[in-house]
Amino acid sequence: MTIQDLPRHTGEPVTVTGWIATLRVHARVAFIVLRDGTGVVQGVVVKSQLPDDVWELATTLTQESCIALTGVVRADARAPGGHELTVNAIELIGASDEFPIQPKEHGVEFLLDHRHLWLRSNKQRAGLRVRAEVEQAIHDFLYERDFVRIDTPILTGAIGESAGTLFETDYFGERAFLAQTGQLYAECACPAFRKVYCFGPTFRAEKSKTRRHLTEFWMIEPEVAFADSNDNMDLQEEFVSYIVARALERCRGELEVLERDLSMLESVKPPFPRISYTEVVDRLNAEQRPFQWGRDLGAVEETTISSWFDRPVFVYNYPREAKAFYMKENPDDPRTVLCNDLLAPEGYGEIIGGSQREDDADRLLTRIREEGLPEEAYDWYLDLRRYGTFPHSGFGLGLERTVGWITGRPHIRELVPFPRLINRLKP
RNA sequence: UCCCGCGUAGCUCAGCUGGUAGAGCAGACGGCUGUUAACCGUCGGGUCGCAGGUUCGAGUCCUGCCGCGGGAGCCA
Repeated sequence: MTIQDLPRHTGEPVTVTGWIATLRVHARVAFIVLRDGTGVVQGVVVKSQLPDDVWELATTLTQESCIALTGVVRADARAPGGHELTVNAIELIGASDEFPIQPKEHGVEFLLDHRHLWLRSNKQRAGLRVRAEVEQAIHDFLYERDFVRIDTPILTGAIGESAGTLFETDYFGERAFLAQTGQLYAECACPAFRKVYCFGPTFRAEKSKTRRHLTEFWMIEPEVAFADSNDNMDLQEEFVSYIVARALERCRGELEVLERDLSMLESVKPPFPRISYTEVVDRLNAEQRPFQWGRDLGAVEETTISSWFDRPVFVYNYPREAKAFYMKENPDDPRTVLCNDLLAPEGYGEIIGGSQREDDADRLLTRIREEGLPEEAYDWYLDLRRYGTFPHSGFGLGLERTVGWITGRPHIRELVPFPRLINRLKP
């Protein structure tokens, strides 16, 4: 029997197993709030109605001890959840030492040091459940649209957008790196399956200390053959809208625990505004926020841009110098490339970076050389342009940033079970 | 790497222009028939991040270092 099923068993004797969330022991009555992963229920232990040994055990219980409670289900408006259990037997499964995390405020460092125990807290459970639902929504959306999931390697040679921010490791005497993207491999699977995606952890050795950065984060990277940059943005807005709608549909309770303002999410429906980089620069300058064409947009500019709209916004076609080597040149303005970022509202920043890929072998090679990248490491990637090249586009969506935005949490480290931060590898 | 802020009890914090180290919570003990982070009483609990300096005297002022947080850059 799980706690979520208790309302259907009012008046019946049941046994539930779980962990003690909170505990209040009085002289003749004790209240045990039990959490079993599906919900919480308050057990009421009345001394006068029980054998001495049961009462004796009840008075010695501690927070987070694992127990089995047997009793009769009863509806009671005074109980959290509306139902409670009149206890007639208690089994101690695993006693708990003094639990470090009390039902009160704690500092960030302390909580992260105790992340393995912090996971049991209400808001942490709610956030991680939203994450799990978002992950499921991602798979469902793409599966329904005939995407094939491709698992890409985590151990790689030097590839990706730029070296220098890669975690290095030893691979039988050879230098290897932890993947910072699966995109190049996903591209290779396009001619095999037409629409593919990869979804896995990615690693960036950037020394970023902000609420939007992790050194290990999960990224979903769809890649679609015969899609141009506009098709790419169409897919992105449908995708993000689907994910948000799913969270609103199935995570109401969690979002309530997190005190999320749902009106900020309900407006997330296609179409999203689309504004070109050049238009952004013009508008910034018109608003007396001087900005020189050619520079990459910074965090300040991104916040300004997202304040112009009530939903996520696409900024497309950035200057070539500001973007990665594999992005396709814009035929209408060769200073720029066919790409887009998707900026989340409320300061959560870039949740997607996407582009149409350069499909011309010569131009791609030129770009690799311009960037000073090791040509020989990309031979297989260039092969894709030699053996039946084709127009294609794709993007990467940051899972933790997306879930951070949906849940409205102050830092994305809460939306991954065990965050890896610049100075945190434990637990 | 740079900028700003913070390090005091197990936890969260207060401690004023320098003058004998404090509170709440947690813990132990006692009390209390329905609590919602219960409440009331008693008790134990400290290398004030580390090192140096100024001073009769430093938790407090100065310098350096270490740790943490946020931000910039970079990105999802």
